[in-house]
Amino acid sequence: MNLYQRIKKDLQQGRFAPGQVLKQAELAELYDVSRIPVRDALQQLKSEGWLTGHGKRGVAVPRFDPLEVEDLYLMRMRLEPLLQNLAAPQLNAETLGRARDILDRMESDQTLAATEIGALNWEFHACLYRAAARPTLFATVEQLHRQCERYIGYQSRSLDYQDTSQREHYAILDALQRDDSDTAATLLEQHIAAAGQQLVAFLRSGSG
Amino acid sequence: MNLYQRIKKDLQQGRFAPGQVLKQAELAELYDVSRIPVRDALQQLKSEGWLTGHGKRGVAVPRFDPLEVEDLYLMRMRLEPLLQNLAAPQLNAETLGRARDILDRMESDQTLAATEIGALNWEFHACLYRAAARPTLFATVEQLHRQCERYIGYQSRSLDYQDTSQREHYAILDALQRDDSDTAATLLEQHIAAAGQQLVAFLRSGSG
DNA sequence: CCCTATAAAAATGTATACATTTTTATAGGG
DNA sequence: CCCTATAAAAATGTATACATTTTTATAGGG
Repeated sequence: MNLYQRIKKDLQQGRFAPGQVLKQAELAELYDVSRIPVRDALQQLKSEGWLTGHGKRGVAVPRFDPLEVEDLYLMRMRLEPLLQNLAAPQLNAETLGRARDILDRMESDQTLAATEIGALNWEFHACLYRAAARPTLFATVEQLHRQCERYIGYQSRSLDYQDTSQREHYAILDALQRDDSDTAATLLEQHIAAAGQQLVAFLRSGSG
Repeated sequence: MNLYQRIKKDLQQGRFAPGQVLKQAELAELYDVSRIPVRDALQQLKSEGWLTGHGKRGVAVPRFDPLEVEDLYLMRMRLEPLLQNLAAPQLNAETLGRARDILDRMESDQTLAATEIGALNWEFHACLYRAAARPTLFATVEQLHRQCERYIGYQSRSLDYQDTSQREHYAILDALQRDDSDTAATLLEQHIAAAGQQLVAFLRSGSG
């Protein structure tokens, strides 16, 4: 595991308090490396929203921001159905099979941690999106997803939501399998909207 | 001008051939700095599409890619009208005035270089978008714009296109000024679509 | 001749030391 | 007491030197 991944994991697990300012030297000592790799990792983490740059005043752990979540999900609502539609004509039995395998695994394995559920969730959608063979569009969608990542711990807390989400996943996949990409796109848009609303409501209700 | 800006300017001006592989040591010598700031600049340039990472094999100057342009403009068509609509209710006389000033400057000054026209063009739209006070959405739109930047040299070659583009800008601003944000959004979508088509057609016609 | 295995070379990655910039603390005037 | 000016301290930025990884060249077997 490289430094970027180690710091990100610790941010995910709440090792650093929101609002806390992190110094390069602190992190270097904490992770037992020099400041050079710390700087590289920080730049990447900033570009993914895990840290915010105070310019030349070091970096800070950002607070949870409902407006940021709203924006991220609004964008995903616009871009992901587009990408899925571009992928739809290219989907073959193998890809659809792999997507279904992922859903089945999420369904059957009750021991999955929140981050693992999040990872499989994305892998399901990404598996379909990749079939579009549109690297630029995919890269932006992936980046938006990465920016959402720091919130997903909260999302998957609600088991109730997980059930709904899974049913939506199967409905999307079924629609794609019967070549009904319009329905699949609509379902996907609603799926993203629901996830966003659930998350924003949770954050606004205090726990942010 | 910092290293990032210097390298970017040289990439814009075609100092490095598409496909060419750049070594850290080469660039360090060329710009008379050590490899440390080169590494920082490269990471940023990669994230904006000015360079592509061969993983651990150094970076390469990307070739012009019509599919990339298509994706970028498709995304902008989806996101920018959304952002402009969020901004519309917040627009006041001062902001609208500043936007009009920018257009007038583009109109009157015939000595502007291609990159300067590109910069003003963005400044016009950004000036309106900022009124929405949606930093996350704005940041993504800005990033998409930055990724388009390496193509704009080609766009503004056609003077014919510049005229059309300017008329569209005024039409959008007029619609916003009379509180007709729906029309403004539609015009903006068409404006982006036209720019994208013009650019893709140009690239496919050989000169990429 | 082609293919794999090994050695040499080149490139990237990182630690340490120093330079520069930014922030904080201190002193003095009003 | 507050405010600005200066000095000290702390932080970031960068050069050099070394470590590690990756790529290329070379040798030998089939």
